[in-house]
Amino acid sequence: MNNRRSSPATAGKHPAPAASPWKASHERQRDREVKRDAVIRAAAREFNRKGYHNTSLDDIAARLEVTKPTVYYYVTSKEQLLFQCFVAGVERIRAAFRDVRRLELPARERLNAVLRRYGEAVASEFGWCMVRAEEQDLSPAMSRHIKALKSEIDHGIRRLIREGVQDGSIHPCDPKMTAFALAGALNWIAHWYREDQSLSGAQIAEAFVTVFEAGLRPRANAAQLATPRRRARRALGALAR
Amino acid sequence: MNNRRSSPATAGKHPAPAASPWKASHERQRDREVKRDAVIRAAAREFNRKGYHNTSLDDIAARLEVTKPTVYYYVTSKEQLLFQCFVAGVERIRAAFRDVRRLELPARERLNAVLRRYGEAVASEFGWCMVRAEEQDLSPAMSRHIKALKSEIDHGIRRLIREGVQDGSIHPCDPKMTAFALAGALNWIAHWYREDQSLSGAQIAEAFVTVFEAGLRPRANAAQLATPRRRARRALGALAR
DNA sequence: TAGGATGTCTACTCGTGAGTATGATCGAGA
DNA sequence: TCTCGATCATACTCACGAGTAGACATCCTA
Repeated sequence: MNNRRSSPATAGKHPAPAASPWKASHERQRDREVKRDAVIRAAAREFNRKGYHNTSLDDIAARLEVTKPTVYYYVTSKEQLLFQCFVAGVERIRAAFRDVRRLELPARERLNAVLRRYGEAVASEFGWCMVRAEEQDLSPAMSRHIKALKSEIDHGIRRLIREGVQDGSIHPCDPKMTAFALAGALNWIAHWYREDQSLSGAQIAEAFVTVFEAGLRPRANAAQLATPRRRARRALGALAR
Repeated sequence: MNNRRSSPATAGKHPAPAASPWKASHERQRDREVKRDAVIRAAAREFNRKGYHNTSLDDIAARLEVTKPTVYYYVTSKEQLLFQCFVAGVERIRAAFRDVRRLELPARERLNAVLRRYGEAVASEFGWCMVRAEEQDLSPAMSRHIKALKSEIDHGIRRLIREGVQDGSIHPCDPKMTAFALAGALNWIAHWYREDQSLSGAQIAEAFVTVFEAGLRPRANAAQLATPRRRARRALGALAR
């Protein structure tokens, strides 16, 4: 239980030869962050299992085998805990966008890469918090922050779609609605993944990308496409308001 | 405020000539159901605005300009209120399945019809409750009931997909994953529709169906499809476990 | 080895909200 | 006019959970 000294590989054997007074302080700092992370992870898992409102800080503390004030020693409020979980999840998606920017590929391939990472993030332990953190549960300031992050991701997807339509790698479509559909399908994973873990996050993401790519309509012969095509265009026309 | 007698068109002018003692009773009964409906609707709207846990029964009562005990006169608990909202939403989708069964159309067309009604239901006032009613907030019995209803819908979609693959109207795919993707995209409407009501539920549903149908990959020339096709098949192979 | 910093616990406060006991009101029938 | 049942309000109870005060322990530095 009291393994504070035993866990880091650097501790014990080599007690900092030059004995700088800062060394211990740094180590403590690092130690503190490890514990804070553990608190956030534990919170994510409990939120995932029982939902935000049905999880008390006593529950989270119990899961860590400590008491509530200890949890409060690492975070300032339950709300902040949810927020941190959200950020931890969303950060993975932002990283995916950053990584993909460097690639020299058609936009559809880049979009697929992002969607794969997106799906994995949603199926991760932070998925629930990322997807279901409700603005109503948070203070106005945090709510704004979360909305901004969500909007950033949404617009990132829309941009990739637009680029794909331009470079010809994506079938012409309404970027906004398409982004909503893609993100929605992936977000929804967080709702059912708890129940059905027969596939890994990566496998689900891959399967979804396959579905998105192909669409429902069979691709066999071109003649068959005539009628539905016209209908689709009519629908898009209605969307123009 | 006290319009109990003035609202029904049959009241006042024609005070039930034959004067059966049951008449008044019937009328009261109907009256009661109207009020009960109003309670459920008000709850749905408040849940939609602020979430289940952030809505107190005092809030709902205030919205109806009555007090909490009045609400309890029509429902037995907050939980039941949520459940009723859920059922009200889901019933529309079940109706869609029933209606579609009669149609003599390729399965893809029937699926589209269901998805359109599905989208409209999710964008309705009961959408939030239908989509976000968490099992963890409900008693085991109600939770089971809700799960059964959800599962019924899920399997209905899968069945239509399978039929479509068989009758050739749907591109071969994994029915389970495809159903998850479609339902997820539509369910997610409940999350953002509150914020962005620039389109009607029907319009959104129509736009989504268009996206689902076409998929992302351009359909222009067949040669272009060779590589991605192979990749898609590889992914489906991985799904077979 | 004293004294300060860090980390954790016990034992609270306090607001909130679900649900209820009890009684007032009001219309309908006797 | 009196009663009865349906409807609704006042004014509670009670549990739960977020957050805190203050004591205690443990380690680090001087």
